[in-house]
Amino acid sequence: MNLPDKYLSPYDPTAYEKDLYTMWEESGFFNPDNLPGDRDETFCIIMPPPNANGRLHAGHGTDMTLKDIMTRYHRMRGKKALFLPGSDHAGFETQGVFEKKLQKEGRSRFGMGREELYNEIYNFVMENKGFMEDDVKRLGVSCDWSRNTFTLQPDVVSRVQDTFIKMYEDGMIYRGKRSIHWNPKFQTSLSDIETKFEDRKTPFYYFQYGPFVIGTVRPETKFADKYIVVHPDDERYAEYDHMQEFEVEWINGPIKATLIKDEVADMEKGSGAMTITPWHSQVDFDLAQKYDLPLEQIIDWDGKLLPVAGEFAGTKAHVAREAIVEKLQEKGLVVEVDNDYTNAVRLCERTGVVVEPQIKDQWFIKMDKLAAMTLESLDKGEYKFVTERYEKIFRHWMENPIDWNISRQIVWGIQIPAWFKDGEIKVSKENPGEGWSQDPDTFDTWFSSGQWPLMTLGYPEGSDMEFYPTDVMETGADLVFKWVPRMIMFGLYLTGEVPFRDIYFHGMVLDSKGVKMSKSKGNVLSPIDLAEEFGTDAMRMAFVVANPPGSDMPLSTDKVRAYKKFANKLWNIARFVYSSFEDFSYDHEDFGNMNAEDQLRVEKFNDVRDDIAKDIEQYRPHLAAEKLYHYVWHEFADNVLEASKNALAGETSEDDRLSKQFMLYQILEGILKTAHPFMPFITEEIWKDFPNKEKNLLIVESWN
RNA sequence: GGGCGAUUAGCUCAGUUGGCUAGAGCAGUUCGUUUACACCGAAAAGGUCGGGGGUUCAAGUCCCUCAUCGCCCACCA
Repeated sequence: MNLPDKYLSPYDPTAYEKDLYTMWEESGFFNPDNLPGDRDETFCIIMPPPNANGRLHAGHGTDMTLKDIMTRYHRMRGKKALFLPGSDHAGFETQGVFEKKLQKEGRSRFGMGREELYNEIYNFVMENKGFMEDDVKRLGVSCDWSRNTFTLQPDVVSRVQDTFIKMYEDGMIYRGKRSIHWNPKFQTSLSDIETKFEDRKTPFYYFQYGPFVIGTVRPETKFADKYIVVHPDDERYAEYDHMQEFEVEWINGPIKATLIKDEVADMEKGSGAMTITPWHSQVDFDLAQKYDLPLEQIIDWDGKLLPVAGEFAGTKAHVAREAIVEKLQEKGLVVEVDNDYTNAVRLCERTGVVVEPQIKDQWFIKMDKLAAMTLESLDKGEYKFVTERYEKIFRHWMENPIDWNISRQIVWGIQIPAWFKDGEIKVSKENPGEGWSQDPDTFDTWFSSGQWPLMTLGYPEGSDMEFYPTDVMETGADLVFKWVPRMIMFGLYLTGEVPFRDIYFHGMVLDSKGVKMSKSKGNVLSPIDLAEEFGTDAMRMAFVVANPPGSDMPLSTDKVRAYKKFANKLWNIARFVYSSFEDFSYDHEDFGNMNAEDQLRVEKFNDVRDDIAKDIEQYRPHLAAEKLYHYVWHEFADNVLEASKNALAGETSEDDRLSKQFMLYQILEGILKTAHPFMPFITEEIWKDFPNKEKNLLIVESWN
């Protein structure tokens, strides 16, 4: 063969990558139904649906790369390999993003009809979804676009609603007044795990409340507090009886208060006495349920004080705090103020808004049985965690399940198939008749994404269910509670089988100094920019090397640059080998003959290749990639090629020269195949020129 | 308050079941453009693997302990 001209200049990724991706797409090989040969064994990974509200970030880059490596590997191993893409409507988060956009435009969702708002968000998301999919392609991901799924497409919506109906009929779902986390700014409830705590320095007040001194950080909720709680063993209050009543001078005049003795009171804390506000505190709510106490709302849904607050009514609760304290001060009821107190304030994880506990009717899923099922399955070994320490965290969480609030007061999502009429409830997809109106609430996003493996594979009756259970769930460790347990629960509940066998968590991508990437810090690396500057293959290598499962990984442009050099090294290896193949021919009578030394070189490579295969199969892609790098550069290029130069130049014997040719032929073929899952573009490009008699696209070549 | 993890070259990190003469990138030293590659090569330099103790023929790797840092969970009035 003659050396193709393209090897005369350094490898330029941008010149090849786009065409190569198009070539793969047109080949149809991303679709497992089109793969050549008999493939009995399936391999399936479901893409954790990126939120359709923005571009891909470095975390997605790692995520997609790791999954694509596995998919490409198993495809080359002769499996019916499916990497199934999709995107998530990401309900609350997307609506938040969209509302910010409205705000910038000087608009607001208030005053927009439900349908109008939904449609606007829909268009916004569809546009982003397109960008996002372009990004995924840019990363060389070999997923089957013909199976692309979106969580709000009609058939998914319908099937997700079916699950709700089934669970309702099975008694797994109830509607109940519960203390919920309310986001007053975005007007929706949140589940526990959508909130986070932040330590804030807040004055801690001690007030005189009849004969008691009570402590609080939230005076603004105390207007209607009529119950004092102390610990039954607290000797300071031994003289008082459970349910004893008192006349108390309080914020807006005298009230009648009742003492409750219950173990929830902490004797160590402050005076050991507290008053309760059941409407605006979960603990207090539980206590109120226990003693059947009345519930009274103090703060409205917008965060303003209600008429019970008297002169303070209509004021934002947190704003009124100081004025209330001042009034109490005037009345001589302030005993002490501790200005050094640190309080854990509960915030909305996504928006940072301080959540207000409120009482509201919501839909809940009973978690006890589902959690038990999930743990039992884990005990039986039906699924396992690649990084064991996550199993501990997971277990702990599953052992203490909290009922899951699945209703959200937002428009962007799957509407709950429940209907109300005069206090009656019917659950169905269709309108039950005259006078019924559908619950305006939508499902928590995780209710639908929890069913993602099922929905994408066409549960209940789709033919793709042959891919279920899938092989591995590879995702970010932050989803250990949010997503993973829910998929397992839904899988077990609906099909009796887990949705995946192995759970592989990758860590967060950090910047070069180990700091979390964030837009506000300006340290974000976009995978698309990296791919443009250094090439996708280089970026993929940088995402994988030294990135063991379960720990965070710092990423720098230097690291990506290093693998760009590696790509060029590979390019030049091909240049050298091909240029020594001038007279290479299959028909040569000595084709296939190697001397012992060269035989050994091939065997050494085969060992490395097998080692890499083992690493991929056992979820050590970081070691696999490093071994590949090391072998190609420091063994093949530095030693094997160097040792071949004399012979190839004809300075030894003709036998030796032919032996070297065949040895290089063998090893280069192996290197291209081994490297392909990691660096799909450059390997496929070099493979085009490989002097093989009969060959497929590298993407469907056999691994060994 | 409970749980988990980290501590390895100047910097950022790998090191799978104990077998290591402890590796990679970047930074830095010296030399080299003889046709695969300057997006390069060669040669060196850099580490008592956080401290202390233990198990073992053998410990960066397992156990105990201390120190520092980080993450997660929790109904901290």
